[in-house]
Amino acid sequence: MTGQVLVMESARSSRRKPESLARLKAAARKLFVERGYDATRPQDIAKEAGLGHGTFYLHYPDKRACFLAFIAEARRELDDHIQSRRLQGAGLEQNIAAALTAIGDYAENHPGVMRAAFTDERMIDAEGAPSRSLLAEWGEQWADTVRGVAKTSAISASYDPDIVGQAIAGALLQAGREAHRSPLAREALVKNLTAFISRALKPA
Amino acid sequence: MTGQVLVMESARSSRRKPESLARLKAAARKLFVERGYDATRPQDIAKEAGLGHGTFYLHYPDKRACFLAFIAEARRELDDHIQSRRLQGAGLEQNIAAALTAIGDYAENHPGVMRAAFTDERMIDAEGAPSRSLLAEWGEQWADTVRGVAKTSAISASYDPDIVGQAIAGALLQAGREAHRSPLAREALVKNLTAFISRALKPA
Amino acid sequence: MTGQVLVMESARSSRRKPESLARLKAAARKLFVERGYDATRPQDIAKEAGLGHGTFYLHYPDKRACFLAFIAEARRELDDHIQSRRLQGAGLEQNIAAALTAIGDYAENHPGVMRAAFTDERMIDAEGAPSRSLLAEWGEQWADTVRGVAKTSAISASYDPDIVGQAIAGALLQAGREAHRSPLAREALVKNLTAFISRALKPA
Amino acid sequence: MTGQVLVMESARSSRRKPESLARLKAAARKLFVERGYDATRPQDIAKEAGLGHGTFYLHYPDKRACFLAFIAEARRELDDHIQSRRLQGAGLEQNIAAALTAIGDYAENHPGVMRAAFTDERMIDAEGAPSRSLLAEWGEQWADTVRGVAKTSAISASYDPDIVGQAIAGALLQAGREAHRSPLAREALVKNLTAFISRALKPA
DNA sequence: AATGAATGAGCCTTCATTCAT
DNA sequence: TATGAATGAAGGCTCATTCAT
Repeated sequence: MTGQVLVMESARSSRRKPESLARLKAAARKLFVERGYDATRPQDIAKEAGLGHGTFYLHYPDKRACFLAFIAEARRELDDHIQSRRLQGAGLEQNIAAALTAIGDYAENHPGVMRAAFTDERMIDAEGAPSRSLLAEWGEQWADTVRGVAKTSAISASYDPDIVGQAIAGALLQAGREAHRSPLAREALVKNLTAFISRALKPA
Repeated sequence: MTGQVLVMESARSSRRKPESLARLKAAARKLFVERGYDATRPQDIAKEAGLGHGTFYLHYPDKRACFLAFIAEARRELDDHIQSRRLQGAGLEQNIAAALTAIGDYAENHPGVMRAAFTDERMIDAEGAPSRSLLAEWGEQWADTVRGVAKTSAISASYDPDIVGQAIAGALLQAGREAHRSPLAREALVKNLTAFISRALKPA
Repeated sequence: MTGQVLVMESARSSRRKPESLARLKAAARKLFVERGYDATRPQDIAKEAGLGHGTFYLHYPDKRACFLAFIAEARRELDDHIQSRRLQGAGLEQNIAAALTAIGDYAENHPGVMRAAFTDERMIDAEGAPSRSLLAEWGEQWADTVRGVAKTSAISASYDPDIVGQAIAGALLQAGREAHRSPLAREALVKNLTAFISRALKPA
Repeated sequence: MTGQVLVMESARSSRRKPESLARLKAAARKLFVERGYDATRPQDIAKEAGLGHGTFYLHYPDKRACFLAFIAEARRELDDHIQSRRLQGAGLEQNIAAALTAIGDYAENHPGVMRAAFTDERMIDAEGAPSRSLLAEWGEQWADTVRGVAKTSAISASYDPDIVGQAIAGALLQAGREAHRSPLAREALVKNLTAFISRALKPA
């Protein structure tokens, strides 16, 4: 054990502060996803990062701040992932298909992170940011999309984009969640939802 | 607080177990809704119920059991509420409208309880029931409804009812949630979603 | 369940106070022996006796008093048992054999009670009786026996009866304990100890 | 108390884990001996050691483990003490005298520790070691001694060494205990028991 | 910057005892 | 006499955070 410690020592001492933060971030993400907020102690995170407990407080003022940072990053990452697949200027159907595929990909490659990213903000705020739910944000984005398409009059004029946007976001997430659980083909998911939403929006 | 205690004095001196349980239930519901699971201590619940904290353990083996009971009851209640408004034999549109109205009513009259009823089951299981998410259950019910309507051929045959059912449940919940937040007219919500879903389902 | 309660009700209501005490005694003995002092709650005793918890305090001022009564009775019983086998006027060897047999019998028929009867009195006193250890009392009794035999000059005069009495008591108990554990023949135990002690005492 | 704290201040500020453990050990020993297991709280031990109660759990997983460690150390210490006084190759009489003296010394210098070392193992096991009673172990050692001496034919061949070994151990302990209580001369104790046991063993 | 021993507020739970019925 | 719901002091233990090194 002493040997092992010594070996790491040299490697560790060469690390600068940013490296420690990166390690803490990764460790926090891993543990928050695996065990949830309450079951994860700052000590655990530091240990997982190969650092002393005290170091945690050199980088985060407290546990909550660490969790908040994790959530924010997860949301950013998920969002980036989805945005990057968005086909600019494409039709609604293609947009839906792209979003669904992106969500599915992400969930598959980052198991557990989505659940965390959607964590009830009640745990978070407590005088922090108002912290809109990620799903609500998605809803707003879809509302914008709907508004955009509406201008081309490809959409029934009687819809309220805000309501419909939230409905689309909710439909995508929940259908995606359950599709992931059951061995439903991803393809079927995309096909069904694309049809569902585009028909719903088309003018009568 | 003293006043409250005095008022209850006569009730407490009767020492009826069922009444204590009822008061604990109400207190637990109030606090779990207001503060969430972790921030609510058995002591707080007992105090809120005007009882000593030992009494809590006369009725529940531990804190988790109390929370589970609360969740189960909240779900039952919400479900009853919605079922009771369901128009048997009515068309899809009426069903959607009825469900939305019921959800809205409930959320308005029992603020915070819905959030609790949808609590992430991760906190719950721990060897208990597999505990399907309530939303997923709703999705299944909508899947059944879709299947039922499909027989009358009022629905496009190409849909997978399971997928579509979940999508509908997700759409209703999320749209309902946000409508509740913003001062959107309930009426607009019902109108929009009814149109949205029924159009989505109609055969091409 | 109601039926069962009713059936017991009539049987129970015919009981008078003394009967309740007897039932509590028996229940206390059973549980103290099986679980020890700390792991036995007054509630458990009352339940085992088929009585309500409150009834316990009609018969004992508190838990400790109940335990003390149990210990006292166990000691009395054990002592009676041994005394009743004592051969009055018999020689030392016969006395030893009788005592050993009696101890062995008792331990076999009342498993666990001996351990309790020898319970460290530290748990007990706390301003109660000085409560001499039972073993020390036995030692004194053997001291008396030794003194008695000494008068007939069948014993080396150089012994201090108090010391030797305690030694005999200790030897008998410990040898008896271990003999009981291993499958050593009781007969061998009696034979060995009888020889051991009587030789030890005989004049040189 | 303030004074004590000041005195320790310098020692405490060094924050050396081993020292804290040593102080906890000493404190635990003191309190377990003085008050017994149940009346000693981890908090008390920590306070006695001049430490916060959290520190207790840095060194022991729980209260029981601390007690077990204490018992084990006390037994080891007592055993070492006695073994170190054992006269290798000496005759039986000298062995007995040495053992008695050692027990007496120890009991005098470590009041209360012997009682603890002989604590009923019922409190201990609970899935731990089978935890043979220390007295039974002593009995076995005396059985070995008896067997050894028997080879030189200085002992009656009709004895079962196991039985006789336990008897000797029991006799020594109980006689020692009571001698310690009453103001009997230690010398008398040694003289009496040495004579008692050696006569008992000599061939007829 | 990094460490990890130390801290103590605070949590969940138990149980001997009381008392209105 | 008997009951059992109610009580709250007390206990064991955890964990976010501090701070001397």
